[in-house]
Amino acid sequence: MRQQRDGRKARGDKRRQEIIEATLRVIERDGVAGVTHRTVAAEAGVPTTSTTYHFSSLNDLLIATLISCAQDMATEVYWMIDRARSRGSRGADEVAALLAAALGPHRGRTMAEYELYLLAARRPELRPAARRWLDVLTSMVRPDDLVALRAFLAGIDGLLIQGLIDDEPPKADELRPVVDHLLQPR
Amino acid sequence: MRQQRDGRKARGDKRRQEIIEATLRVIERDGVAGVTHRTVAAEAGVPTTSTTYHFSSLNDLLIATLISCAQDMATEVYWMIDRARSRGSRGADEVAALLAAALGPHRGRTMAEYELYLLAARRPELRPAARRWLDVLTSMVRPDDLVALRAFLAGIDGLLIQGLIDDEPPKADELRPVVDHLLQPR
DNA sequence: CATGTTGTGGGACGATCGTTCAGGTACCTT
DNA sequence: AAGGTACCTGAACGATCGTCCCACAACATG
Repeated sequence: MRQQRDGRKARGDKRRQEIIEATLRVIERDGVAGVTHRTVAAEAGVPTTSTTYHFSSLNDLLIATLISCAQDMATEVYWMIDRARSRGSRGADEVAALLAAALGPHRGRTMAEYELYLLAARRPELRPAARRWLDVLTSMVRPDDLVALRAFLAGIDGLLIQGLIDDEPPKADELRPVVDHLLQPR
Repeated sequence: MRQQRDGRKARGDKRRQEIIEATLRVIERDGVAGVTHRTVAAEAGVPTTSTTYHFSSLNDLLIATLISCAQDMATEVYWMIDRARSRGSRGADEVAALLAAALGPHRGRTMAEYELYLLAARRPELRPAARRWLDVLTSMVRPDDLVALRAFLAGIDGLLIQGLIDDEPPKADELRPVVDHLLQPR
């Protein structure tokens, strides 16, 4: 009978997920360079060999982390666009607030996302996962809006990356004019 | 007398520069993660200890490489903007062509630049160097154009980063409409 | 020529790395 | 109860890492 999951597999999957989450925390803290079997295991509170058992190599661990991360990112940006639309001409406020949050409280997470993003540039097998959130958004708009959306999303990426090397995170007020400029139709 | 440079220092500076250039080649090929004293030394054709002598730590080597890299980048983008301006409404063609080149023939170099860029996000001492090219461009425009320039530069960054995870580099023709959209005044 | 300075490079040290292995435990199937 | 499967983990291996040390050569300075 398969009504009940295999207890062993259930615990295995749970630990697997915990390892992935620990990996993301390590990347937020120390970057991709800080990801080793030992640091991840310590962060997750499991023995070192546990990470090698569940992920056949460090590469697989990074791939799994990127996929998990991209999934979250896609849904997050999806709802951001959705809320911004519902606010009509005040959509720029919504976007600027989210950018400010990504560069302030969630700065580590934002850095982690872009590091994984760049990792995908070097490893073709990671690219579909990294592209997913872009594809999700592309499917949201009418085809004739595509150029405007591409320009807008590119601007978002640029503002985030440039914001990461500011000495102190830019406030929503500083970002709003630029976001507004990016959103304005022509 | 100081008419003639110290022969020893002259050779030292030359080797120092060769090591920096070798470091950039290593980053282009294997990423920042591939930078070790040994790989850089092998790339430069010098003994391992030579890199530790000229750079007190691996960190210093990366800093020096970023500074050198940012310098080149600033001048390159400076002239791009200059040429684009001189072509008036056809400026988008110039920009799109440069982006296509950055994502095609110079893909490794572009990846290296953004990896160093992200490194600056984690190390405050690197940020002034990483920001330099942004500052140079900011000083090129009238203050009232600042928002438009910020949006444009952010869009450029976004297009480059997104182009890095495409399975094959986007052509200038595909980039031109988006660049044109970013350049259009409102 | 003597002395100090600067660059060169071979060798080695301890630390950390990814990964493997073998023995053990917990659970499911029959 | 027996056997198979899936998960767990301590110990260890060889490789590679950053860095240091020291002897030496090249050059400048007195």
